[in-house]
Amino acid sequence: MEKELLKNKHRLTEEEFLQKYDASIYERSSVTVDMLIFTVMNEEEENYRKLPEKSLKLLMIKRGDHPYIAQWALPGGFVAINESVDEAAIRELKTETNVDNIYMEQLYTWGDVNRDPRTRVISCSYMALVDSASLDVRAGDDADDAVWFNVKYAVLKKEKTITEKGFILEKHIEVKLTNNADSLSATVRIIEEAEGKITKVNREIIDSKGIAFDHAKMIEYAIERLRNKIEYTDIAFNLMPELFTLTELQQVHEIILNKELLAAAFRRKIADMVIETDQFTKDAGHRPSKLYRFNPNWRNT
Amino acid sequence: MEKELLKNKHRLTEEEFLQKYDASIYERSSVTVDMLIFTVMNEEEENYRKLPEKSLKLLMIKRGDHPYIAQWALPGGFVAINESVDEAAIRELKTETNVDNIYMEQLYTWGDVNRDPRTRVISCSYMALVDSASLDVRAGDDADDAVWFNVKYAVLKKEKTITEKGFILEKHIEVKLTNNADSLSATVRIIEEAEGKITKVNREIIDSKGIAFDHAKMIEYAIERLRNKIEYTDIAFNLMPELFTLTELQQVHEIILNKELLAAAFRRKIADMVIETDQFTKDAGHRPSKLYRFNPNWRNT
DNA sequence: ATAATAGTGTCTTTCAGACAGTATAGT
DNA sequence: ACTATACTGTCTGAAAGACACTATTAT
Repeated sequence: MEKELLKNKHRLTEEEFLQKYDASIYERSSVTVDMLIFTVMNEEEENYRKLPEKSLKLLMIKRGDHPYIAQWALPGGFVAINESVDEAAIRELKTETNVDNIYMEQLYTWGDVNRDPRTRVISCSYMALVDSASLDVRAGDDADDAVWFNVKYAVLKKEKTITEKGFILEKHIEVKLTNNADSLSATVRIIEEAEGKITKVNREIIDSKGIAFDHAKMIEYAIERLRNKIEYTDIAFNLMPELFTLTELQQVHEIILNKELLAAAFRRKIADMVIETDQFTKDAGHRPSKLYRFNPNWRNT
Repeated sequence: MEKELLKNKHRLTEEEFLQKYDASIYERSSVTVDMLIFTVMNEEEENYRKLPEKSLKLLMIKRGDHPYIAQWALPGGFVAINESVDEAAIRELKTETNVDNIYMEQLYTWGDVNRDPRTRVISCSYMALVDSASLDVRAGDDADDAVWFNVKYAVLKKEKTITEKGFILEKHIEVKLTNNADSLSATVRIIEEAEGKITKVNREIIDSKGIAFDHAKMIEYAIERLRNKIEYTDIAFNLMPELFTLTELQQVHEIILNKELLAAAFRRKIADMVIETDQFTKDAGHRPSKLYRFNPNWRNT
C-alpha cells in the first residue's frame, strides 16, 4: 500500500500517528437518541353503527429522577461508544416498546448548548411509526412508566409581516398530550425570517407544562415532518395493520393532516399502493368493507 | 417553585443532584460537523453567441495530515463544548469559504462506529448553497487547500429484485469530482430492502479514489436530497446571484436534475417565485434576456 | 325499513408536457 | 441576413376536486 509510506509534517506514518493520537484533549459532548414513537389507535365507540374514531398517539416516559423529575419525556438514552447511533435508536425502541423491525427514520439532531442541565448533550432524534395492533401494549419494561398520549396540534397564532426584503412569519404551535391520567401541553414559537434569498427558522419553547427538556420542540417538528411526508410517501402504511380497509387508511391520513379528504379522490390516489384481498369486515351495522394490504411494489411494475 | 422541593429516590433535590452529577463516567464520542458547500459556476465559453455552460461545484479540502493524508475531504471540524452544532457549522462555513449569511440546512447525522480511525466520531452534516458571484473566490484561509470540484453523479447499476414480501433494490452510484488538477471518484452501493411495510436503506462505499473518510456517502446523499428538494422548494435561488435570467435559472435546475426541461413549462412553474425587473442582459449575440430577482413572498399574497 | 358506511361514475378544473411560432439583439 | 437565444400561444392528456348516485349490511 502506497498509503503506508506517506508521512505527515512530523514525519510520522499513519500507524505512528494513530498510536500517538489522544482524543481526550478536547472536551466531548454526550450524544443521546430520542425516539418519537407514533401510533394510531381506535377510540371507544358508542353507537354500534358508527365507525370508531381514531387518534394519533405518542409514547412518553415519566421521569423518575432529576432533572425534570415527575415530568414526561420522550424515550431515549445515551449512545454507547461501541454502537452506532442507529443501533442505539433500535435498541431503545426495543427496550421501551418491545417492538422491533419497524419503520424508523432519523429526524433531526438537536445541538443547542444548554439542552440538558446535567451536561452538554447533543441529541439525535428518530421518528418511528408503529402499528398499534402488532404492539405489545405493555410498553416498556424499563423502570419508568411508558404511556401513550393522545396528540393534538393546534396553530394558536400565525402572523406574517412583509418586510423590505422579505417577510417574518411567526407561528405559535400548541402541542397537547393527553390521556386518562395526565394532560401535558407546550407552545412552540417558530420564527421564519426571510431576507432576500436566505430564510432562517428558529424554534423556541415559550411555554411547557409537564414536558421535559426541549422535547416539545422535537414533537412539534416531528408532526410537521409526518404531515409533510404522508403526502408524497407511503409511510402511513407503517401505522396500519396487515389488513385494513380503505376508510381506515383514509382516517389515518385525515388525523395526521387534520382535515377531511374526499373518498373518491383519496382512493384514486392510493389505488396503486394497495392490493385487494377477498376478505371483508363483518359485524358493522352497515355495508361491509373490503380489506386491503400494502403493495410494496407500487412505485413501478 | 414546586420543582425545587421534589426529591429523587436518593432524597436529593435537583440542585444537589446536579452538583453530584459526573458526566465523565461514560465514554463519550467526538462530534464533528461536515459541510457540503455547493455552488454553480459558468464554464468557459468559446462561441461569442453560445451561452456558457454551467456546472455544479463542491468545495473540498486537501488533507495535510493523517488519516487520509493527501486525500480530499469535506470541510468540517469539531464541535466545541460551548457552541451549538449549528454555530459550529456556521463557523466552519465562514472559516472555509469566507461566506456567511447563506442558506444552510442540516442534512443527516452519520453515526457509524468506525467512521474515523482516530477515535469514535459522530458527524452532523450540513448542506450549504452559495451563489458563486458573491463568493470570495479565495476559498479558505485555512492551512489546507480548499478547492472547487466539478460534480458528476451517475447511476452505474440499478437492479430491482421482486421478493416474496417486497423487493430488493440495489443501486450503484458513481460520484466523480474533477478539476484541472485532480480527479476523484467513488462508488456508493445503496441497498433498499422492502419487506412488507418496512423498508431499510443501507449505504456503503464500495470504491473510493481520493475521497477521505465516508464523505463519498455524504456527497451522494446530499445530491439526492438536493435533487429532491429543488422540485418542490425554492432552494435553487440560493445558487443564483441577485439578478438572473430565467434561462440561467433553468440551467441550474437542469444541471442538478441532470435532464433537460421545456422552457414553457419551466417558466410557468417558477412564475410566482420571481419578480421581473426592467433590466436586460447585454452583449450576447442574440436577443437580450430580461433579468429577474427572487420573490420571497411567492407562497401567498 | 333504516342508519350508516362502502364504493363508483363523471363533470370540472388545474397543471404539466409538447411543440410550433414569433421576437430580437450582435456581428 | 444570419445565428442563437428569448419568449409566448395553444393543443393535449393526466390527475385532483367536487359531488351525486348506487350498494350493502346489522339491527
